[in-house]
Amino acid sequence: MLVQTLAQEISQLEANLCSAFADPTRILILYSLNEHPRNVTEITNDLGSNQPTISRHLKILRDHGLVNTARQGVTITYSLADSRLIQALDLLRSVLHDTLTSKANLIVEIKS
Amino acid sequence: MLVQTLAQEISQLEANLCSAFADPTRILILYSLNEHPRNVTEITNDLGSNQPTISRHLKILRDHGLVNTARQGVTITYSLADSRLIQALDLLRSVLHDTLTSKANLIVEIKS
DNA sequence: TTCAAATATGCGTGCATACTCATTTTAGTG
DNA sequence: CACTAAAATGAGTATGCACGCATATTTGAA
Repeated sequence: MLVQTLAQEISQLEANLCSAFADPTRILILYSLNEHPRNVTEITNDLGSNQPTISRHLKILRDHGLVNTARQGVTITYSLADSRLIQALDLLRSVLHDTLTSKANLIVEIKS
Repeated sequence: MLVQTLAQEISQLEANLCSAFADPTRILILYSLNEHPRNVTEITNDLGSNQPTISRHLKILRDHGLVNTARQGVTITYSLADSRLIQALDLLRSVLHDTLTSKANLIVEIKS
């Protein structure tokens, strides 16, 4: 049926978007850009990684429309495309926090 | 430095969590469970997939703590562990919507 | 046009994951 | 215990992704 196929396509797009988040370096980049826009060299130094790696991750974020670019001469400044991305990441982070907390409490209960 | 390492560990956990979302079948499962809890057979029929595939995806969701299980005799009912997961997915879906809309408008502009 | 800095990309390798098919485990029932 | 339905897992295969290294492209300036 059409609706079924539509739902599948939407979830496919959504999964694609999520796969852009499925890398710790890219998450750090997004949080870094949430503070303020940065160029590639600044991001590289900020994360302590090497330039080609950062450039590739930026390309992935760009292809997914998660970041915007602005060229100034020879440097390219990247910025966060949408603050809701950080909202979503913060939501997941809070879920993560609660999960870890409850696990920690379980350990305490088992020991007592 | 310690803070740097801590941020990296958190983003690693967050990326792990996001990789659980990076599959269209798992997203469909989560939205399906958001309606109401279901057992494996029901999910399989609902998504029109085959049982081993669904079972594997459920294991991944389980390992990430995104779903809870309750055994009733021979069937196991799965339920959504935290509604914030759907909140986060809905946020991403709205970002996706806006991205596609602006792309569509670009096409209109180019044609005129 | 030659050089230098900033950014992007080609290539090879290793690792993780998803799928299909068959089989196994688990739990309830006669 | 034998049988059946539900759910999970093992094996093999294919695909995609991330990284490191080297190199290419782009832009501005001398």
